[in-house]
Amino acid sequence: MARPFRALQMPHLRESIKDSAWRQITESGASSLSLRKIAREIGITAPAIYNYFPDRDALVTALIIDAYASFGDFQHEAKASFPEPGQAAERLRATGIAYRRWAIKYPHRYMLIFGSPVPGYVPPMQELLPVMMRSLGALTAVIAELHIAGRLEVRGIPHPLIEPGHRFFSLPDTADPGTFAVYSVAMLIWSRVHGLVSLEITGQLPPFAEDGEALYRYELDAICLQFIRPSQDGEDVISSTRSRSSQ
Amino acid sequence: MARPFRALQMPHLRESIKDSAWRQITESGASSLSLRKIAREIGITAPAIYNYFPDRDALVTALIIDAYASFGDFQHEAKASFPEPGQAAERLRATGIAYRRWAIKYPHRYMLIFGSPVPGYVPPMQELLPVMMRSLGALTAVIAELHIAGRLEVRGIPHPLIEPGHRFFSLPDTADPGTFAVYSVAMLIWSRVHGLVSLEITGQLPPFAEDGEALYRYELDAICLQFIRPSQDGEDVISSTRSRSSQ
DNA sequence: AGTGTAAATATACGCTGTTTATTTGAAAAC
DNA sequence: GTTTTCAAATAAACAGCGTATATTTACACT
Repeated sequence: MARPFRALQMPHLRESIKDSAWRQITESGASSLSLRKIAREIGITAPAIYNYFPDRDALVTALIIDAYASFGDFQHEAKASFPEPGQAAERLRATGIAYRRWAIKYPHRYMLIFGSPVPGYVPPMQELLPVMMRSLGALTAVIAELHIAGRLEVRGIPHPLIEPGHRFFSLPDTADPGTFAVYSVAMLIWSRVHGLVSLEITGQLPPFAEDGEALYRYELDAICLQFIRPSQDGEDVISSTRSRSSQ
Repeated sequence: MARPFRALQMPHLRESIKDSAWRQITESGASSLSLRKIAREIGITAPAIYNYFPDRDALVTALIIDAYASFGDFQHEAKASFPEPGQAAERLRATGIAYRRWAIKYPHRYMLIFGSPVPGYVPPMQELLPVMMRSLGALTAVIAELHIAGRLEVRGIPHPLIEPGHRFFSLPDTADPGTFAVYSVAMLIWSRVHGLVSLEITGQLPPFAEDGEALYRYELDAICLQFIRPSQDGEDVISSTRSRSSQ
């Protein structure tokens, strides 16, 4: 037989392929992803996959895009959990907490996005930039809101090399040229949560530093203390479990 | 012919294998490392490699150990460049600068150590822990020296889950139980430099944040401001390009 | 000189991604 | 209601991979 009756075949074969790929990645990591194994699992032959993805890298890219969507939803939901204008600090913390929670919930998806666990795969940045920007846009938007409210500490922040018309992130419309510091702050915060989270979920934190949660909470506190100024209308920075020496 | 004359063969075949492996990794990344390609390059057959490494993972482990040695040397040299007891802050900065410099000089080695770019490879922690600890020991020792000098800001640092006899890092002998905060601070600082450096060398910093050097210098300054207290004998914290608001 | 061993080769197995040619169900056209 | 057309599947094959097995052979020791 060459082609089964359409009534008998799975109508959403493209989705089935991705589902099987995710199952493999969840079980044994992205490095062991195999087109033939996928085909075996869903009962087709390996070349049939090429009707839905031009090659293995295209499948991986599709998986990454889906993972970014899931991650981005998580981020934006966390941001939306504190919608009041005065709650920018809480929004920042919430997105930070959500960042680690998503990474721990889907460690392989996290590594698929932010690591490079697939053998010869090189991410097509042109294709991935939009979803990447949407995901990181939650964090950037929060920081931009802090900046607009005059609560972002921007002294000493290096200027990003960006021309005015060239904006990737979702950023409220302002003419303030100092706004570009927002990008740098976003990168700095992102690199900090990424550093701790990636070391934790890859098991690279030494045995005695098992309590990733405590380290992460401390790090979020430190980030807030570094970049958030107290609001001028009496609302204080969010409560912190530690204090800081005056410097 | 089955076995060439010893006079004709390369006497250091094990080293030749590793050299060829490094060449491949440097040229096309660790994911495309191939035993058969190595054998082809140095003019032997693929199974001959099994006389020197039980399998491909053992070769990768040997490469990682060598990379750790190079990285550790770099770290300890940077630390030794400010040998005076009062120069602990400079030592911290120097190790931080050296961290990024080594990573940029050998990006594939960095990813081989701190990423997971080889298909099915799972690092044998028991074997790698010593070299890993020696490398990170430079940073930890500097922080411990700061702590002993009373210049480490440890308020609010979460306690690591470690029993007293169980020490991995090279740490000066003190009975101070608060010393364990040193471990947490080391992990926090490590995760921050790792986060920024890994994003930079994998090209994941968005296009406008190309100036990784500026971001990194800012981050090092922030780290010093957060964890180093001014010395009590008049020596101030190292000069910084930015100031901080009182909080 | 003879023997044992270690290091290399030759061969083969099963796996991978991918390409080609071929078949065939289903829909469209007449 | 045929016939044509097309898309989706299969079958077969290729090159490359890590690795296991059996075999050859140069060297060292007795």
